[in-house]
Amino acid sequence: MPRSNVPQPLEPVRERRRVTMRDVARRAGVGAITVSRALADPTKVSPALRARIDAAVRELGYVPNRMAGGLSSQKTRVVPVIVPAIRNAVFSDLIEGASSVLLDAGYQILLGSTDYDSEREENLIADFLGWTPEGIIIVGTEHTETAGRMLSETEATVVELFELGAEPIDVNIGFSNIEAARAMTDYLADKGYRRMAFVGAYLERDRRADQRRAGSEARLAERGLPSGRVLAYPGKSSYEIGAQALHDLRARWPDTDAVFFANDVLAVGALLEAIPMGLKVPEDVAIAGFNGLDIGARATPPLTTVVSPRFEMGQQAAEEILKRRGVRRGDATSVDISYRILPRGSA
Amino acid sequence: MPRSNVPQPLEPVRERRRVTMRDVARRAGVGAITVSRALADPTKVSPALRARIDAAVRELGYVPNRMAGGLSSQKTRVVPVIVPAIRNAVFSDLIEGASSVLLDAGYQILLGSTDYDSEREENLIADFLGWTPEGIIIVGTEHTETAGRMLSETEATVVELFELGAEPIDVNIGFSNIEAARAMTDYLADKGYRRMAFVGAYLERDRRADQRRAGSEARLAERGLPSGRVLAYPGKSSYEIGAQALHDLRARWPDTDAVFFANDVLAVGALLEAIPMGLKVPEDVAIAGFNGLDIGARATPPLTTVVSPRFEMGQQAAEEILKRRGVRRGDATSVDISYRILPRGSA
DNA sequence: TTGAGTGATGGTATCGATACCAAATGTATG
DNA sequence: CATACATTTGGTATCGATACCATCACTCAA
Repeated sequence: MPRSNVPQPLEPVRERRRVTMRDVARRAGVGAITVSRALADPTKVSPALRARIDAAVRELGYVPNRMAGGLSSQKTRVVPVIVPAIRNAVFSDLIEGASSVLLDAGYQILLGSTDYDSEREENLIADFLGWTPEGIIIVGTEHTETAGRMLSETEATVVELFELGAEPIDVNIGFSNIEAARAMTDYLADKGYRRMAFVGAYLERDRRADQRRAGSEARLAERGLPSGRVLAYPGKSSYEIGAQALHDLRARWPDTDAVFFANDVLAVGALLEAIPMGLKVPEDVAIAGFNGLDIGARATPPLTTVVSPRFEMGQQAAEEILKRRGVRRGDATSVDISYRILPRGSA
Repeated sequence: MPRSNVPQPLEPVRERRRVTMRDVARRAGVGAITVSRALADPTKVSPALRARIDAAVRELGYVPNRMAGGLSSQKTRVVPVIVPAIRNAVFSDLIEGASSVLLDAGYQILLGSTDYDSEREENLIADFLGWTPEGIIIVGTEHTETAGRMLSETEATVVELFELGAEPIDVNIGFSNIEAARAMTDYLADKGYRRMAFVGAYLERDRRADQRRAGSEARLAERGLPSGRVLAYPGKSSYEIGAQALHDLRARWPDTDAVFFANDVLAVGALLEAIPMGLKVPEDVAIAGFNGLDIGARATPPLTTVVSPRFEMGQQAAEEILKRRGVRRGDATSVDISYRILPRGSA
């Protein structure tokens, strides 16, 4: 017996219905809007209803649809965090700081990494703006023209981190990498070191690292000490490059008595390499780093470094965003958050 | 002169209108739906219109509202990633792996960290489900009952990572931490070490670390070697605890000839502490770790460890999610991704 | 020439929540 | 006891996109 050849209607996409607020309302015998209120602010609903609604929510396993809520109220509780690299401990500290504040406040973090590429940054910003975020946390103060315009025009609170820019867009929390590098250079000079070198990596992309180079070089010149001993590696910072740098320095400027590394990863790489090289730190060569990563404290000798308040910057950024909820953007503000020279055995 | 006391109408929230697809359509002189198509799949629209629409988009600075799109199409392009801790290099590698695949595919990552707390995990899952994600990436295979139910019932592709569970929910990509620990124990025993200790931290929360302990202990017993030399620290793993452990071991079991640490952070902490303690590694005591972090390679001697493919697990998880777009969930699958013993100088 | 078939375009209902306003209920006051 | 007023609850329009279906123009074969 031939079966009907009429095409069976495909199950429409719209079919697969989840439990909705209306279902909860029906179950609890109340209006949908009352459910909405009960969930948003339980005190606005009588205890009896609240109990009925809570029960219905539990029985049906209701999960509110954030897309619908966000679309309707324009309050999305979304905060994108844009960093150069997630794997870099410096930035994962920052993310965890922001996360610790935001998650507890019921906000969600959208994560993006630019790979130190301002075009990628621009794309990420464009994508993220589509989520009508309430705030945006971003590392750095320099952006492409388009990116800058987007950040200026959005309603979201924009927090730029980790450096102080000349013209903050909205909120800028950070410290002067130039100043910090000058301070470390002073520290080294005051200790009596005279032939200092600077080692950095990815300086053409990593603006903060390059600012440290600039700060250090400037201070050396001001104090009449020899400057220009700069090694810049093209790739991203790694322990390996730090180790390599120590060899390269010995070959190029053998009389160098102190090395200031753009970050702790490079510095620790060098510090650990000094052992097989048979170099005594700080007697043969002093080593200083930047950031204050945990590992620096465990080396022998422990690493002298500049501590950057990464976790705290993340927290503060998040708090600023929460503080400005529903408030129109005012004048731009800069928060100078203090770094700290941490003298230890290596320099 | 008294001013009118009539309350001025507040500017309604609904007022602040952004550029919408309709605006773009009007500007380009086409229907709204055509704009939608042009943006979703440019080949579906004639070149002439595409150009007009692109121009209108650019002129108006139009940013599509992802909330509206997601609500309408049920395709949200959102993937939550849930890890125990963001700062742990192990997990930031994983996140970067997932991120590298997902961002390029136009997906967004919602980040959550559980702090090794299964109740926090449950809350995060509940929150994230509200975004009707297309996939969920989560570390671990053990969840609270409620969390397990939510993960089973969601339409999203669920990828559990970093260990192999007895009953995967959907997709499980990982390796057996027990097997890996047995393998390392065999390696050490074959090398001739006889009095081995295991050092872990946070074992009551960090299930994978505890599995390594169990695997190592079991293998020792099987081979008739002394077992039970286990130091478990309550706090989270840190270089400092690793260093402390080395002291504690010398005090408690001075004849220990090899130590297997639950992870590289502990192991490196110990390895670096051996220097000021005047201990020769591996002659006085051998040290082995787990994970294969970069820093292990730079110590003297370099750290013998088990390499876990963290970045790759993140990537694969993301790829599985992309692969299953629009497909109904099938049978659960397990992917056994291989670990690797990396013999170096420390053991 | 005509009809079928293809591709481009548009109109309208819809996703699931909240804002806004209206109504109903309870409560204090004269 | 009637009125004003606060409190609680509900109905409807709306957010901004896409799904679905209808329409239209055009090509090509019979």
